Amino acid sequence: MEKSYKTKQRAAILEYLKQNIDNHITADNIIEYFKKIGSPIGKSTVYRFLDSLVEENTIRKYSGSERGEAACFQYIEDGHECHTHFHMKCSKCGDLIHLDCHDMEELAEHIFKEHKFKLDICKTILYGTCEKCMNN
Amino acid sequence: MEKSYKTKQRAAILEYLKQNIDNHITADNIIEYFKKIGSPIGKSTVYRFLDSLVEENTIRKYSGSERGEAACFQYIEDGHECHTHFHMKCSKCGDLIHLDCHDMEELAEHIFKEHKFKLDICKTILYGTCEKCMNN
DNA sequence: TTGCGTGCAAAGGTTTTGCATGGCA
DNA sequence: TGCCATGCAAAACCTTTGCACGCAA
Repeated sequence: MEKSYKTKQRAAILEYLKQNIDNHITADNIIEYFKKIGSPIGKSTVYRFLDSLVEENTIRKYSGSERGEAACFQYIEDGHECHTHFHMKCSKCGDLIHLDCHDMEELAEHIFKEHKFKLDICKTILYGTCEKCMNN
Repeated sequence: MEKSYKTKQRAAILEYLKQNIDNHITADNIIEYFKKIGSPIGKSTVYRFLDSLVEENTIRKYSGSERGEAACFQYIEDGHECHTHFHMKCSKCGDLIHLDCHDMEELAEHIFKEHKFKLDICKTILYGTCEKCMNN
């Protein structure tokens, strides 16, 4: 474990991430938020801290699939580390949907046994169209 | 359908993509290749043409999942449009593996019926660790 | 006091865009 | 001839890095 200090910026960023546990937010969201409330935080601070948080498994990172799309981050709830469920992202509205379904675990096992590939469920995002957007 | 001209550059790029049907190549691969063989092609030409090819479903685009990773492109074989199989990418070695498995079609149907989400199999990449890398 | 954290500016990489020129039909 | 395609340079975009200064412990 490496040494690290508690600072105002780090506490604030972590708090923001916790409060947005149901959203997938970008580095820029964080930067803009703190600029708006009058206590701006430097880009590099944000990016570097997010990197550490990903490293120590406090947050999850989703790299964008579209051109130039920024990466998204999400706080990992205690005891809810999403090892057992996938995320589906709607290509149209960008919504992130949690797919809690036992079939998915079976799928991962099937792929491991039959296809010799160890799925990293956290990193994988299923793309498609959500119900709302299908009706539009 | 929009008008379009046949040009040396476009024919050459398409030919290169066809010959690399088993690889996933980047825009830069194309640019470097044509520079190497002595008939360089401008960046913008490459990017713009790749965009059109994706648009008309002649090639498939995989956007990188890692930071700053370039997008990959792949020619779509006739009658082999990968609507029925997923792609798995090894997070360690970067290999792209085609997952031809009927279970996946059932999965897509299951998700559609039970979770009201229309999977876009082409766009989805399953991340994990391949057999080779598991043994290292 | 030590050395990690911060933040600015600059650089990194991929991709896009503006614009004058080139070439297909 | 009309219009799309090309290619250069510049810009846009997200992210990383260098470095001097600030601040936690």
